[in-house]
This record gives sequence, structure tokens and C-alpha cells, in this order.
Amino acid sequence: MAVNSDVAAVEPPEVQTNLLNGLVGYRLRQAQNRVLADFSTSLAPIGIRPVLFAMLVVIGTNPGIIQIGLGTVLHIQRANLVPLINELTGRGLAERRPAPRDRRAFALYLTPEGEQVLDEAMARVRSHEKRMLARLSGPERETLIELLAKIAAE
Amino acid sequence: MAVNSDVAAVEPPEVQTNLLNGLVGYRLRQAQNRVLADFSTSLAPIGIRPVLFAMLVVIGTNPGIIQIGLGTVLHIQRANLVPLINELTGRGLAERRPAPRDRRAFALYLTPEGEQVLDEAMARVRSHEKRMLARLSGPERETLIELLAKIAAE
DNA sequence: TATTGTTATACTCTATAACTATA
DNA sequence: TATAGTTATAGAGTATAACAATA
Repeated sequence: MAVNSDVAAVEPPEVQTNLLNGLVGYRLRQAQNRVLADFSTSLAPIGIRPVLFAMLVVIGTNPGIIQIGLGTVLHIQRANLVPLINELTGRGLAERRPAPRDRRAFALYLTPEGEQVLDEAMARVRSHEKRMLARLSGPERETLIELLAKIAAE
Repeated sequence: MAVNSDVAAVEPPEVQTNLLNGLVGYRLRQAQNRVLADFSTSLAPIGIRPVLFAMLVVIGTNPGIIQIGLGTVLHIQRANLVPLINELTGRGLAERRPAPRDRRAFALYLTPEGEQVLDEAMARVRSHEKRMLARLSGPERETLIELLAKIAAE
């Protein structure tokens, strides 16, 4: 398993990472870490974390969705969703209304302010995506999406 | 922003996720979540978490690397690295030896048992990668690595 | 009997500050 | 003065169990 003999990190501080770099999982993690970091800093100025952005998008696209539906789509357990929704409602970005057919549930809606914040967030996310994909051509971007979809598929 | 009118998640529980699915960051996250989950369950039977695997690989490939070098490569802060290395040494998989030129530092080495566990882990990771990439052709795998590298590049 | 929302809780990961011993 | 390792601690993110109200 030794590759660098025994003087690694003694003379030059060069570390062999070929083995990890050959793993798709490791590459995926690195790319995702970088994208997530830029995503976070893009939204931080308006006080929106990645998870809140995803919630705003799904509620905005599916007005009236109930909490467990939102949690299912975003893979957030219902217990963990409660304080997150409280965060949105507490800031006046979303609201809970009684669900029409199920008195156990709450239907979720964006407030006008929530729509505004979502629009601003979407603009920031679009320029974030441009930045992250700057090195890729149009066809390369499509290819990337396809390949990622094949990996994520069920 | 409304797409589903107001009856989303009432009649059919179909949720619109087009907006999120159009974002490369979201696709990346989904793919990475799936790969990480399979990676974890592949190594769990031998008591190795993803982070411990990465540490074993880097120490094995760079015997004598000091803690801060290991932390730098894997993006783990030195404070968080201490209990992780303790975990490896406590299980007899790695050991700390005085660093030759720097009496502040510890040089890290795998024990023979650590080498064995790493070999077993590598075998499991290889079959994990095969499973994750089953839907991709050889050229597609190369393309994916390239595109991910472009995104992760500095 | 099962499900929705809620609370409480615990465990992992990550981030920061401060200390020691060396450089 | 700066750096390597360590400790303590706090904040996210995530997971499970239990309860009330309703299906």
C-alpha cells in the first residue's frame, strides 16, 4: 500500500490522493461540497439556508401542499420539518392554513413576502449556477445532468 | 409562481419538482446522497464509516503523514481529527509515532491489521462503485469524472 | 388501527476558541 | 510569533420514540 516510500510529507508536502481521486464517490463529494458552499454563501445575505430555499420552491410550486408532502419530497422527516416551517412562518414568508379535506393537516402557502424572497433567492441561485458551470459547455451541462440522473435513479 | 393551481397534493399526490430538478446543485446533491448511502452500508459490516475509510487510504498511501497533513487533504479540521485518529489507534488500525523532524507532530502509520482492514474495505468499495456506475458505459464514467473535476476545480 | 403534526431527545458532523509544547 | 496537537463547546443536520387529534 506504500506509494511514497516513507518520506511523504517530510521533504515536499505533496500528498498522494490518486486512490481517492479514482473513486467516483469521492469526486462527487468534492464537487458537491464546492457547489453547496457557493450555494450557501449566495443565499446567506438574504438569510436563506439551502434547506429553506428548497422549501420555498416546493411550497411556491405546490401551494396547499401539506407538511408531510413537503417532507417526503425533500427527504426531511416530519419531526425535523416542524421547526423549519416555524422559521418560515415566524419570518412571515409562509403560513399554515387548515387543510380542506383533512383536519389533522396544515396546508402550506407562501405569503406575498415569501414570494418576493423566493424571487430574489432564485435570481441569486441562477447566477450561482452560472458560476459553478462556467467551465462547462452547453452540451456538457446536459450530459452532466443526464449522468447524475442515471446515478440517482431509484 | 403557482404551477399546480391550488389543488396540489389534494387530488393526486403528485408534487411538482421541475424547478429544483433543473438545478445542477440539486441533482448533484441527490446523486451524492444515494452514493454516500450505498457507500456507508457497504462499509458498515466491517465497522468503517466513510471518513475512516478515507483516512485509512491516505495514511496507507502516505505513511508518516502528520495529522495536520491528513486533515488538510480530507478537509477535516485538526480539532475534529483527534477523536477520529483515536478511533483508529484504539482499534489497532493505525498508530502515532513521534515525527522525525518536528517534536510537536505525530507521524501516522497503518498497523498490519489496519492494512488488512483497508484491503477488505477497498474490495467492498470497488463493488460499491460497480453498483453505482452500472447504468454508465466506460466512456460515460470517464466523462462524469472529468465534468465533476471541472466543477470541483479550485 | 393508521396517519399528521408535535415535542423531546440523542447522535453525528462541523466550527471556534483557548491551551501546551514545540518551531 | 507561528504551528501541531489537544480539549471543550456550540451549532447544524439527522434519527427515533411517544403523544394528541383525526382519519
